[in-house]
Amino acid sequence: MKLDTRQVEQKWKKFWVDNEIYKVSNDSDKPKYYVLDMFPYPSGAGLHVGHPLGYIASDIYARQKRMSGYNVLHPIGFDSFGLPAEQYALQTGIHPAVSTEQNIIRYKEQLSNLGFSFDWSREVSTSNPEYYKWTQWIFTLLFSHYYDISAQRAMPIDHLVNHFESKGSEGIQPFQGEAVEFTAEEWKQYSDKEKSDCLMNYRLAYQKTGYVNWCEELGTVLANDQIKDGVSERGGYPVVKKAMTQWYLRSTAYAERMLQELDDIDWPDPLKTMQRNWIGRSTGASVFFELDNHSESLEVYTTRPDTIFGVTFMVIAPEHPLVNQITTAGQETEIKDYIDYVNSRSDIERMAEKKVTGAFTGAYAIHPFTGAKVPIYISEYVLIDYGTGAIMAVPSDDERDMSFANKFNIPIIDVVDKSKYPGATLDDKIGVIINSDFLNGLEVADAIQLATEKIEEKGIGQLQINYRLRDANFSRQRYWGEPFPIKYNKEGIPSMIPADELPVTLPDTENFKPGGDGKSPLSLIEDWVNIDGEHLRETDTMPAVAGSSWYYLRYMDPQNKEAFASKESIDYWQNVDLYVGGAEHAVAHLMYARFWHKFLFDTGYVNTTEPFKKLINQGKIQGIIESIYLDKSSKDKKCFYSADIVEESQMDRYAKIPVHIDYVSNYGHPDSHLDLEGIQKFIDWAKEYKNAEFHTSTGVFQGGNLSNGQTNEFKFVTVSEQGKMSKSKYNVINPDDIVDRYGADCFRIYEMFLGPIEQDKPWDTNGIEGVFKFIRKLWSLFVQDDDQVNISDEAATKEELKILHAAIKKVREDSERFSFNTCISAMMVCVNELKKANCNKREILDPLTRLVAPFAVFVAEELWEMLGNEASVHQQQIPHFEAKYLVDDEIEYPLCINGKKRASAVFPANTSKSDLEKLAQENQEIQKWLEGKNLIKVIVVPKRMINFVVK
RNA sequence: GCCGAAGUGGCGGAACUGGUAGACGCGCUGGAUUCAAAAUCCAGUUCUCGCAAGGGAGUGGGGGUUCGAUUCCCCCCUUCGGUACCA
Repeated sequence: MKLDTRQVEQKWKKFWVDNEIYKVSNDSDKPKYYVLDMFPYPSGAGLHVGHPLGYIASDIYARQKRMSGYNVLHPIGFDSFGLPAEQYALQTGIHPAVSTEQNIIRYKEQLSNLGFSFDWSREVSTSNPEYYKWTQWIFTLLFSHYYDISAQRAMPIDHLVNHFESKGSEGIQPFQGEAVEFTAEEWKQYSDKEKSDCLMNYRLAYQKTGYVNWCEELGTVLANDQIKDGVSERGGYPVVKKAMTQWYLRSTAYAERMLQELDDIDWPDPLKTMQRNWIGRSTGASVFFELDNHSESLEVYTTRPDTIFGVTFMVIAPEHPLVNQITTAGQETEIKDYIDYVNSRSDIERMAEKKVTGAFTGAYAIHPFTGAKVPIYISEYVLIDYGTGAIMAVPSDDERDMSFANKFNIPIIDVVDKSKYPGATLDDKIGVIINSDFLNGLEVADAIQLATEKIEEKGIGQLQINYRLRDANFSRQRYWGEPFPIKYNKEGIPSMIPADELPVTLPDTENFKPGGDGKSPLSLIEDWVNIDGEHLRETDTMPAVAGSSWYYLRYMDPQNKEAFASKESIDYWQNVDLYVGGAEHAVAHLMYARFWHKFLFDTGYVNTTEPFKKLINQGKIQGIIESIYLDKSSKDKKCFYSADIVEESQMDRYAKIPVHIDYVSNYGHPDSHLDLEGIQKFIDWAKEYKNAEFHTSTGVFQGGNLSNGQTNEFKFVTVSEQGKMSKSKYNVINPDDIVDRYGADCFRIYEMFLGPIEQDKPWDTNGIEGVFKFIRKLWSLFVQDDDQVNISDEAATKEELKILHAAIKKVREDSERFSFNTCISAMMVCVNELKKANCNKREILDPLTRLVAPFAVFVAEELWEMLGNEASVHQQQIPHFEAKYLVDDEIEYPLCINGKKRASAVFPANTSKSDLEKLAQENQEIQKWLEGKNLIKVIVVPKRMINFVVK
């Protein structure tokens, strides 16, 4: 009986479906355990070998938990709204709903080949109206709540309205910005529009002006990653910042709780650190500076109020609303030119820029303590979204301020004497204050406190806690997303579409082109936009993060029509116990989901404060990108050069053209190259290079002919680099092909065997043979040479039990720390040793089958059947480790001289420390090393090692 | 720029709490079996000096702590992820 993976997989897949092996009930006496994979986006390229890495790990863990007596929820679904489908529609005219549906079908096929224990009856996709009805519903909930600062939680907006009606704004602080004060009487006098505008300062979903990347030529708003080097990736057109009214979510309201409650969750420390830094809490002061010749004042935020006497200039963001008002006539051109320059740059470029740029507005602020006139500049290093979008510059104690002062010849006043602290840098916040009036002589920490007090005393500012976190921009000018459940009346006042009218479904269309002037394609569908002659719909749609911020809750009760999930289901499943996904989601998705979950907690819809209790990051599997050098200067005639004849110093002359890895011989190795057949394939595929020349050290190939050199010697060397596996690099490895050849179990185990789950690693199909051998060897323990199943009922020996239990111990311990690669090593060692011992005993093979079952899910079923069992192995108990089988009578000690191993010796396990020292010293090899040396001391670590320190 | 991570043989990696560096697997070399191949099995495989016995070096680079450092501390280099509209 030979192992036929295809037949085995088919047989058991059917058995699982017929018997609903992986169906999960919300009603169970068992303890619950929720294992979640990050939401896949169903891309047109299909699944490549990198995608399942996390799914395999979580599947193994879910199966082990199930075999340990838990009721395990392990669902999957699709994050099916997104930009790529819309891009594809623009290019091909195929409706995103259609292409998305096809992609999902393909993904499901590919996933089902890998033996995952998903409960498919719980599948969801975010673009399904049954699903996005609830995304919209949560949005209306956000719209109708505000963040009550004193209660530190979300409250219904009606409470606020009632308060305004009876007491006005008294005792109410908006979450951020300057409080507008009004009495109850004034509130009642407000027009509807004024009331709406006022409430916008409080709502958790609100409107304000934001900046988008606008590309005039394409007539559309671009995502950051559609922009390369300041121009559109498609077409290379200029991109500028454009101000538009957009929806925002007040995520900053939850900044403090998101920060504090990080302590309660079991996530990797680096991830928590990234979130802490992203939230970026700082304590400082906001200070108002009077302006010379203007009635307005300029608010800045500083974490170093102690250095206020060192202020020699101010810098405000180029987008700052005051810029237009304060710029003097003489400076207008300079300021305008500079703003044009800044508008063409992305935030990343702005922050990464080392070169100092800026422009003088011509206006001055008045220093609140010295009365000095301080010039006001604009510069890209000040960002409008952070703090107040304005800083007081202290060139003596801030690196960027210092470069700026140097460049623009602005004086520098030293205010912190760091001579007491040699080696202290500007970031260290230590030193003694000088040149600063009442602050002189104080240590920095004390000076910060006193300066803040003085600022408050003078009524020009106050102590303030600030967050780097910004409110989430929630508007997209796209078709393929959730429509907002919002309508506007004739005055332009937004209101919610009532819950019983949800979902607001996406209207069908064949035109996915942008609506003009930054409007979404939806704005062109007039009979949809116009509701009743009185109201117009919001035509922007929500971003992809909307649907993925709460999907884990929908899995708890995916078919519910009355609620996003029933109270009972949420009470039972609560939150996710284990979440597996990539570190690239560290801040964006994981922040949004935490924010939504806390909001749903405040509103009483969930009973936990955090969505994901434990989180594991998975690394990426990288591909090999093969490319060839094209001479950029060869205009009429395309010339390629073999990598071995291209000189390092000449690199600028060449462009790297990616080549499909299937054409490359020895791909991924230093010797990778195209032979003649490979070149022929390449030019058949990339027809524009049909007549190109291919220069090598031995000859030139052109149009099917080779000049100079032998056909069999021809080698056109390619460049191999490790990088993303992607359709555009022609290096995608499809798991289907691997499964077809080696079986799903082999694929699963090989992916885990590649290395630690959290690390990035390159894919190399070559290594898979070792795992294939392991599976066949495991099989051969049950089925011997005569192809007959042959299992013995003899009692196992002490040695065999030791082999088995060493593996059980290692697999169970290492699984708990998600070190699956070492689990597999342990199982390999176990099978190798059992094979050597010719062991085919049931007493060993039965637990061994249950041990490997979560990894080799199909083969284990077949082996379980061979053992004479009926039900699925996946419904059995995981084997227990018994320490008594692993007790050693003797221990082999390394004997070291000065920490370096020089010999080894075996001693009984119960030898005393002093006996060990004596016996080790008598060792012949050690005697040789001690000869003529001074023995200073002997270090004996029982059960570990013995070290002689000599001189 | 800022935040986070990684760097160990030809390759993927192991060494969990400071205690034998290179488990396990790929590849490679030699051998057995075979008409031959596949498959399987056996032996070897960090580099370096040496016929050998046996030395020496060695975990990205430099320094430090320690009897002992891949592991802890400081500085530097390279690569990868994120940087708010890819998901």
